[in-house]
Amino acid sequence: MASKKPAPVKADAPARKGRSATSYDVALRAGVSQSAVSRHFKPGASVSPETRARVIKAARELDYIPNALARSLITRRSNLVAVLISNLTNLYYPEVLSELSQQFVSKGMRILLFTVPHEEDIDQVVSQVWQYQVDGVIAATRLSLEHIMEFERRGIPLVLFNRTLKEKAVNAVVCDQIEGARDLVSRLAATGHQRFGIISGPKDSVVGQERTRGARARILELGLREPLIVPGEYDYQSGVRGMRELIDAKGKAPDAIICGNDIMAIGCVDAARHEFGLDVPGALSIAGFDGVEPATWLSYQLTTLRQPVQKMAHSAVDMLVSLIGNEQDSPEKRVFSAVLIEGKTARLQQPPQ
Amino acid sequence: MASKKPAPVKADAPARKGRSATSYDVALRAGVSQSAVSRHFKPGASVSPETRARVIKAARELDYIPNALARSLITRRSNLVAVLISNLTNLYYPEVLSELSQQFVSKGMRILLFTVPHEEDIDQVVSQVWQYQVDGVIAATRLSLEHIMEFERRGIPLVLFNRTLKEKAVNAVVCDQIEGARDLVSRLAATGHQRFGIISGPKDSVVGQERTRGARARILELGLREPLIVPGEYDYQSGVRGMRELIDAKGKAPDAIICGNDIMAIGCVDAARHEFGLDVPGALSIAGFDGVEPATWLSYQLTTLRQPVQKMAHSAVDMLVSLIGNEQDSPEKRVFSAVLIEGKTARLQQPPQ
DNA sequence: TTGTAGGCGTTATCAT
DNA sequence: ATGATAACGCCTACAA
Repeated sequence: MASKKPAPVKADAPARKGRSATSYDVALRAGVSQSAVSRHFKPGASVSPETRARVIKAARELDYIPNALARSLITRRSNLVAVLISNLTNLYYPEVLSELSQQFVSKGMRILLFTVPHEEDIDQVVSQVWQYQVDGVIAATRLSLEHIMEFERRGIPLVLFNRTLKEKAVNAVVCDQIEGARDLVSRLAATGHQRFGIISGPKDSVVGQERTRGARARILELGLREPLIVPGEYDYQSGVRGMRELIDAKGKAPDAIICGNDIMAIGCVDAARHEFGLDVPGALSIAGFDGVEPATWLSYQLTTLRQPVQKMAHSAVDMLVSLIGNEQDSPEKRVFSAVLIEGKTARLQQPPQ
Repeated sequence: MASKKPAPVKADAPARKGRSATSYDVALRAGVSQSAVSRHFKPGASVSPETRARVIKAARELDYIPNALARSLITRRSNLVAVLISNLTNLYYPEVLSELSQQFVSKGMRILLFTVPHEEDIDQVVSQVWQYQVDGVIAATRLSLEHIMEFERRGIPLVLFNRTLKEKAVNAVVCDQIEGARDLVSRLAATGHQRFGIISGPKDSVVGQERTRGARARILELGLREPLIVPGEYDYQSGVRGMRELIDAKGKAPDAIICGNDIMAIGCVDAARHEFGLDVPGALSIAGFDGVEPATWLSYQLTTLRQPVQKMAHSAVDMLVSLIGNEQDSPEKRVFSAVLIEGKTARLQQPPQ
């Protein structure tokens, strides 16, 4: 029988069966010390060409790859970033995630993905985040004040994406929804729209509420009548239902409908055209927010306020990375402006006299 | 002014400044050994109610959370799963990712996300995967034989999602594209379609090629004329361009167009209707693959072959998890059938005599 | 430039 | 049931 104590490693081959080679194995094979191997993988380390060559050779022969987990343990940097995202079926988020991903790879960081299907689950999710010693967090989810405080307490840099907190200043990259919504209303009012309807986002969506609030405020400012507001859940069916409700509501039907996001706007357009036979934008103007891809499709060519997702993602990653390096100083909020895409679902040009 | 230096740590607090509490800190505070703390967090461990109480108390007071990285180092299980995904802007993938994510959380595993924007980048991406000691990999990307062999060599369980390899049996969850494509053609032929056009997926997409091949084979089998095949890239514009090319091609225009995925089909429908004023499905039938959400929108109600994404994701996760537990035995391929959604962009019913 | 040795935070083994 | 003690694979002074 083989002795119970670990057999003296054979000169060649990675010692323990099934396991992958370690830096120690490589050192053994290259005839150098383990630290020499380690150094070799560190960028600006001092190592003679000769040793380097031997290490490279041995490493290649053994298929050696450094263990990032072990490294993180000692360096206290995991190069892992948590991305919390609500609802990937939301169409807006995949774009965000995709951009974030690209940016992070270019910084040499890996994404630990946490999807939050239901708001209730957020607690559980957040508690999972700590365990993996992520260097930072980007959250595109609703986050409670307590959670944010906890991040701060644990010293984990956090950047909110398209979210802010009323109660507390916090690092965030956002798009000015109110400004956008006001512009939109102004433009619509300038071309004669008078009766506004709004299909709003869910109550717990700050972004959605801002869009609604901004639009409503401007409507009233302009002396137009109180808009009819019906609730939605950011999905296509909400747009369809919203349209029905606005039509069914007593009083004259609106001549302009502002939807909390593009998908609802698309549902709204479809319902208007296919269910009610309305001419959009002839009889009714409809606009959305986000600027997702389907909004550009020929069937819609939606009038919408496009968020500069790419810029925002870039900015968020930059912010997080610089936060990770340095001490946390005062929170910063980067605000981007939405861009009005005129599209063809709203009358925004003066009719020729 | 408040002093700049961090206040001297209280006797209680975790010792080293800025660092989070370790099991050792908890042990100290609870007056037990470090291993007792470790045991406490292990499910079926033997620990007296009294010590347990003290550990819980101390842990809570110190905000202690176990370090998953350190744990993984010794247990050789990271509970990390790599998900390789091509192109999140593809609309089909976010659905997949979303489902995978849900399933993995329920198994207590975390997702390390790797997006592969360009096929060329795959090498770099794959090499990143190893470092983090993931327990397994789900790949919804094109993967070369070498890569797959490398996974095998390193003993990392791999499940391909909607992909297979001709050269080698490999664990995979797929949807039978050929069967689906054949069915679709049969149905179309049964209602009198004779001249087929195909807008195919990109050359390097196995799924796309299968769809095209399956359709073409059945078309020829039925004695119909060789279909006109134009290439596409799975995006909306490809559908639009494809439509144009099919119209421009010499010979009579097709009366049925099969597109490599829904998004191209949508582009194709839009081009047909808005650019060429064609009646779809009256003058021209158009069908796609995948069953993504926009396909259901009122403007389209696309005829399509829906992939059972949820079932497939569920199955893939199950497969991977059981692979992780046990030794790798012979590769398994799980094949699902697509479901034909009749929709309203193709004539699939016999006109009433 | 190179090697030795200690430590990162945890789990596992083995006495007690 | 509990506590030493040895890994796990790596990085990093420090000494040579």
